[in-house]
Amino acid sequence: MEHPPRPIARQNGEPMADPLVLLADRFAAAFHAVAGAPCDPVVRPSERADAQVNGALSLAKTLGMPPRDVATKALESLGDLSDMVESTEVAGPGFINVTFSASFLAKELVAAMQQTHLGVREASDPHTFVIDYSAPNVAKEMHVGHLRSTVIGDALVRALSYVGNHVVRENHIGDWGTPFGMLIEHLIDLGEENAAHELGVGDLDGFYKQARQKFEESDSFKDRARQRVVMLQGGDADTMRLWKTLVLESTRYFNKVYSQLGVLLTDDDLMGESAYNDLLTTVVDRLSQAGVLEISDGAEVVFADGFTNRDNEPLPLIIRKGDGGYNYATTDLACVIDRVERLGARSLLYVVGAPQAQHLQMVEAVARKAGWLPEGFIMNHVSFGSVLGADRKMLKSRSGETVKLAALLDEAVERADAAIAEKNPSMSAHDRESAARMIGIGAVKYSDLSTDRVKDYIFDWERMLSFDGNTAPYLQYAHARICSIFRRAGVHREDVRSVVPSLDDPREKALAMRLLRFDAAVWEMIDTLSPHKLCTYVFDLATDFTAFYEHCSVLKAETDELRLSRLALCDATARVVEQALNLLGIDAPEQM
RNA sequence: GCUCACGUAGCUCAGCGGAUAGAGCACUUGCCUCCGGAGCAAGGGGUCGCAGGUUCAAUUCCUGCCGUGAGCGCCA
Repeated sequence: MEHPPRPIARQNGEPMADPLVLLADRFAAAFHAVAGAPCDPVVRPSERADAQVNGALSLAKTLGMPPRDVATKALESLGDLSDMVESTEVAGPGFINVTFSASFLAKELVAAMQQTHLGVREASDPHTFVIDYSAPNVAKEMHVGHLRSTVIGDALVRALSYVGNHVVRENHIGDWGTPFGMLIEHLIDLGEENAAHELGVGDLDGFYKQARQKFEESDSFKDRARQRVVMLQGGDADTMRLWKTLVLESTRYFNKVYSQLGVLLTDDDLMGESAYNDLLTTVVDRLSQAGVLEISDGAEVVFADGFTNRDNEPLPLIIRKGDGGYNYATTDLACVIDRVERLGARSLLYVVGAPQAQHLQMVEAVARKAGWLPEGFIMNHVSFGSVLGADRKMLKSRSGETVKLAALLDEAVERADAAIAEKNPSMSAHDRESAARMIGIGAVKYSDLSTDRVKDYIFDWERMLSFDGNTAPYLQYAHARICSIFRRAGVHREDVRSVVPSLDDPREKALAMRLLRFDAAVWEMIDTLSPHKLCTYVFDLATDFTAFYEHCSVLKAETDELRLSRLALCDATARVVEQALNLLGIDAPEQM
């Protein structure tokens, strides 16, 4: 795996909604004519016009012409642009500033909004993605450490599916290994009924800690635990039954958290470590057949190029330990085989924290060395940073313990509930409860998704629940306000969808431009596997809407025609905001 | 020690090799009998960690250094 992660294959084929893409097509042809060879016209959003075309500057050197002359010649060979463009001008050292015609944008907008995907292009080469994310451990509490993986993974699943890919969710839970000896023995000590209850109500940490403590303090318990591991690995029926109890009660608890969090994961997505047990000997056999397996210090290992330990010696990936046992590298390689050969994946995404970067790189290197990853196959580490507290250290509870995810989500909903009660006292308690859930959970998810995932971010209740700034509540509010406009107008949203809006006011035009860039925003998120790109877009959209709303009366518009036109812009905005939030896994209430 | 990531306004963060580096919060000053003021407009605030290099053009790409965090053979 490379760093930074290579973008997944660019899939966005034919242009559709984004006016910048349409413009780039025209200019590509023009520059081709001027340069005599294909070249990128470098079309970008502009602060000085609707778009700027920068291709002339890079071309000037190779053509030996002043850049402004190149720009002028490109404009000359462009032909008639009047169907989409109002004006062009050569500016500065050789930029071409382009202003779109309002009628073109209005026509494009109506066309985009009549599509089910609001103008977002389908993948031109849809295929199977396997996304590995969330991955809590059985008999251990889900904590903030699982938040990012779960939330980012969920957003990527939604976006990749939206454009037409087949996406397989894989929740690689930690349900196997030596700790299960002690956990099962502790289960027996407690009595199955009691233990199941304790796990079922979510006191997983207590259970795990008690087992751990006994393991460390009692030699006889330690012996029992070790024997139990052997029985587990041997498939002893009674042991397996006890193990299944642990897994079942834990996953039942995970599902409660997932439901609270509003992510797509279900029991069908569970693919724990234990699921690959039968493949582990296959991994060893196939590595051996491929001639890459070596013995080192009594362990069976593979040396991949470019990895060294702290003494600058080659660093192996250990496939089989000296005692004959397997470890997580073996399981991860089994996953690769399973996902490529059984699931037919062409892209593997691992939504896993940054500290695992080297491990995943080694797994990929070994899989490639063994020939398990076909040409063009993409294995990508969707790395992310840590959640920090106000002290810039890993987020901890007041008592210094890891923060339980369930408790954190409860607090989010409580805080949102209080905020709504204060700001909208007329709302019924029942309505408020539903809105508080959407807002509280949305705030937590959005604060996680809205900054570059590779960086650490600081968890701050005040900021994420603020109704100002780049937050979920601000976006949700923009959506709710539009819903309110339609309630007051007494107009059905669907009834304005064939209205071609007039875009005479600059805010109307800016809003329409932004709406048409939804396509580009979704694809930027997919191409870079970065949900924050879409967050930035929705925030910009909400900002543009607010400016429009402030300066362009909707319900009090001068004419009925203008009123309908602006209602159409409102409807389009609400749909794009709602859809964008949905791709991020965030609900948009109609009232709040 | 080696490797990787990060370092942009007081704070939290955007920034796709392109023009005078942006936003939110906070701060200052205005506006408004306002469709949900959870507003709008304007202003102050930056040697983009430091130093080189590539380029017509570098916050963006490359190298080195400094700072912070993480990882570095039988845990997962």
